[in-house]
Amino acid sequence: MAKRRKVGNLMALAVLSALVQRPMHPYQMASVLREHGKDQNMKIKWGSLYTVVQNLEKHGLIEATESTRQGGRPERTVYGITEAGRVELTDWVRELLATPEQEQSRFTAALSVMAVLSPAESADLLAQRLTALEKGLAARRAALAEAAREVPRLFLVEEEYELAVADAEVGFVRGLLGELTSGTFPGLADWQVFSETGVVPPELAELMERGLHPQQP
Amino acid sequence: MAKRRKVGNLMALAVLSALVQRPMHPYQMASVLREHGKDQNMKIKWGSLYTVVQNLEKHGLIEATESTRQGGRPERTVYGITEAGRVELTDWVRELLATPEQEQSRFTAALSVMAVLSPAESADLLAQRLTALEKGLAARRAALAEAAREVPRLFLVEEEYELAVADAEVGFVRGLLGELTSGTFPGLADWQVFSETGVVPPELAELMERGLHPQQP
DNA sequence: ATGCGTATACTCGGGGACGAGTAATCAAGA
DNA sequence: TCTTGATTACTCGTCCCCGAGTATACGCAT
Repeated sequence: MAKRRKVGNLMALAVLSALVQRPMHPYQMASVLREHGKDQNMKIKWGSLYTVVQNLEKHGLIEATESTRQGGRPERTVYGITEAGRVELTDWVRELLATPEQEQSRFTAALSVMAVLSPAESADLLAQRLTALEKGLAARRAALAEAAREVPRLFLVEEEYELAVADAEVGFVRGLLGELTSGTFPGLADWQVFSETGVVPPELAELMERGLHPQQP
Repeated sequence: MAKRRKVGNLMALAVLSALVQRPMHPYQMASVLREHGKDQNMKIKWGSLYTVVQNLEKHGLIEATESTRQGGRPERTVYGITEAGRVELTDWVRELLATPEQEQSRFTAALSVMAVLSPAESADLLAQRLTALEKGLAARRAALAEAAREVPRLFLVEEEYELAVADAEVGFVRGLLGELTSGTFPGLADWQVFSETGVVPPELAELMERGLHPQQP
């Protein structure tokens, strides 16, 4: 598992999720991501963006749909997501949601594009993650307790930290999963409708346009 | 702040901390790190190790002390840390401890080499981190609450996750700091002695040799 | 003694990440 | 109207990461 992706950079995930909404040219992607507050969690590196877009195209996950040039500006190529790209996106999110990893930024990324899956599947994957997480946590706790009998705290402090963070993740996932399965998660109905029919609820449609996460000055 | 290091890879930090104990050749460093359980937190990439060692040497943070060849084996170059290397190590740890960053693996790395600083300085730096952490957390919480009035939970879930993790970090740092300042941290006296005189307490010395963190089979 | 697996000890080359640079457009103030 | 600064929209080159490959030595079983 943890299949190697054709394009491994997490920015590729963000790009794919942006292109699901509508075709864009690279700079536009960056603006959209910035508006969605993605620049907080995942710094936008300009150099990487264009490399990533290029690689996504090379692997057929996105394709150039038109290439307009206005004025003396450099030409702008608009990219759209392909069917293969959609498959890659959902498959990737599934993996990131279900399997815990050391880098927590991968889970953050997964959560930020969870909407491309159905609520039911998300809940299912989160349950898998929770199980794996709990198992791993128990094992690490046991190993730490074992080591603590010989090794002074000073040299185990980093493992304690990781366990504390892992514990918080377990708590978060459990809470989120609870809300999803009990149906108390706000907006669950809209999400459900969207995932079945692709219809964006009206009050959301207008948000999409002007961007979530207004800039704080 | 967050000065750019000559060698930015976190493995460089691990290498420096290994060489503080005694000079080694690269493969030995990897073994030592593996024995210390560093391979759990920070995967050892073979390719990187040699690049990192090379770069450290280039920048004068370590230096080749001898180069033995036995049998038909490829020649092994033994490296020792330089004075500049020591300075870089402590300075780097200071920065990593005091300033919170998005990548939690950096703090893990910092904690794992915290022993190169004195307990008092560590406590001081942790206090700085705590302050920064709390300030940032409050700001992010406020921003989230603000955004939640317009944007559905579904698109804020990743920020909730990050806040949960950040909260756990605050708790951990506060706890650790408490133990350090109140003097209840086990082994504090030994650590104090070591940082003042460089003397390793006898029961530790023998641990050093055969490696902390026994392998679990 | 001979093969085979495993540990030791690296090397190398492709590819990706990313900062700094570039260059045109546009709005607004002096 | 001229300049200045911000915004748009990239390009380029360097540095660095890292997986896969290589090659020898050693122990152990047959």
